[in-house]
Amino acid sequence: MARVMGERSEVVPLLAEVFRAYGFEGASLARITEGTGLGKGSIYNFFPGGKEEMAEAVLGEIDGWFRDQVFQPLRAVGADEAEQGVERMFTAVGRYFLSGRKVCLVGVFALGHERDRFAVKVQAYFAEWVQALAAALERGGRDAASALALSEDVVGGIQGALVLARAADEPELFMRALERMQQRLKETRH
Amino acid sequence: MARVMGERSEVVPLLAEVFRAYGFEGASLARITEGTGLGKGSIYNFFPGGKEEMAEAVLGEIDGWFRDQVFQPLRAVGADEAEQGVERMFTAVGRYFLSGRKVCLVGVFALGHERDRFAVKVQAYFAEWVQALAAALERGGRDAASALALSEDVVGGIQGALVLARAADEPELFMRALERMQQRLKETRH
DNA sequence: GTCTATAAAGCGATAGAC
DNA sequence: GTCTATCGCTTTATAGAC
Repeated sequence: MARVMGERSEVVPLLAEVFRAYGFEGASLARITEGTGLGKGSIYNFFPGGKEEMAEAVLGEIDGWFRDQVFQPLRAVGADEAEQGVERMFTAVGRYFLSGRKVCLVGVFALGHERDRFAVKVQAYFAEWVQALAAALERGGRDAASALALSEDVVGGIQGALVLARAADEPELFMRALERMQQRLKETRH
Repeated sequence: MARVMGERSEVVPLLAEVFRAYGFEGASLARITEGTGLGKGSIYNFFPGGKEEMAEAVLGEIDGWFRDQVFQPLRAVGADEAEQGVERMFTAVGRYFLSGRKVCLVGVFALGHERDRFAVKVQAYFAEWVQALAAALERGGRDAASALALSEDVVGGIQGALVLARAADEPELFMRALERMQQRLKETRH
């Protein structure tokens, strides 16, 4: 099973999948070594702080990806391109969650006992998402209050659709929900 | 710490809180004995099948409660009282989730590895909820397709709002989302 | 940087006294 | 029906060889 990862950063996405599949407490070191293909020794060489440091690294990478691909683009959008900026968010989100086949690790942590341990990162992720989307909606001509309300509906709707899609084992349910949310935003413009 | 529970049914709600707080894998027998006030021996006297049987019992009780308090009332509603039947659902749901301070155990299980183990019950819970609400919406004058779409939006919206409320540690976020969903149903009638 | 061996603690579950 | 004691296994984490 000898392997050479070279970079700690190469391990993080593999760790993410293990935490996503089993949660923090369910992600045993046996499952982690299986999912990463690395022995315990190698894992602890990269993450001396153990599972806690691994989860922090995973949350950090997720946050970084969303900041680059979703939050920043939403915030940077001009008044004339607000609409298409929001559309790009839906495209990126649909792709990220593999059209409903992949759940949101931050959402999983938010619901469970993990929330207390990783409170800062969990809270920041959703707060940033809601704020960035609200900013884009406001840029598109909505008043602050309804932009915030709509933004919470959409971010919450995405999380809930992931729950339903996974419960039903029917990923298409997620994509249909995404499309309805886009449609609803179009209908309620101005 | 001597106690007399008398009834197995008295233990189930206490077990529910432990599973809700820690998930299935996180709910260790130490936490279970602490949460129920019963020793391991007593617990295994009630649930010879161990944790799996405990979780089944909890899911069964949750399903029973929702069937009695939410699903059946929604399905039994007449054409003239469809609107107020849906309103009663929102009231019951707000009360059940303690205004956003309590998460949905079935939702937690749906997102995690628990989904595989309890697939039938998890799937049935959400499917029944969506169908019952869609039936009431249809009774209220909507066509089948839009009733189903709205129903998925609402049930998903409730689950997502629970995620966001817990992530932000702000239960009021959940109640505000509930009110907006009710408002939206009113606005889109006929 | 990788592995195996090992330690100490916690795990689910069982047995048996009361 | 309740408890304590205990079993065997898995857990996280460390030590040390290569």
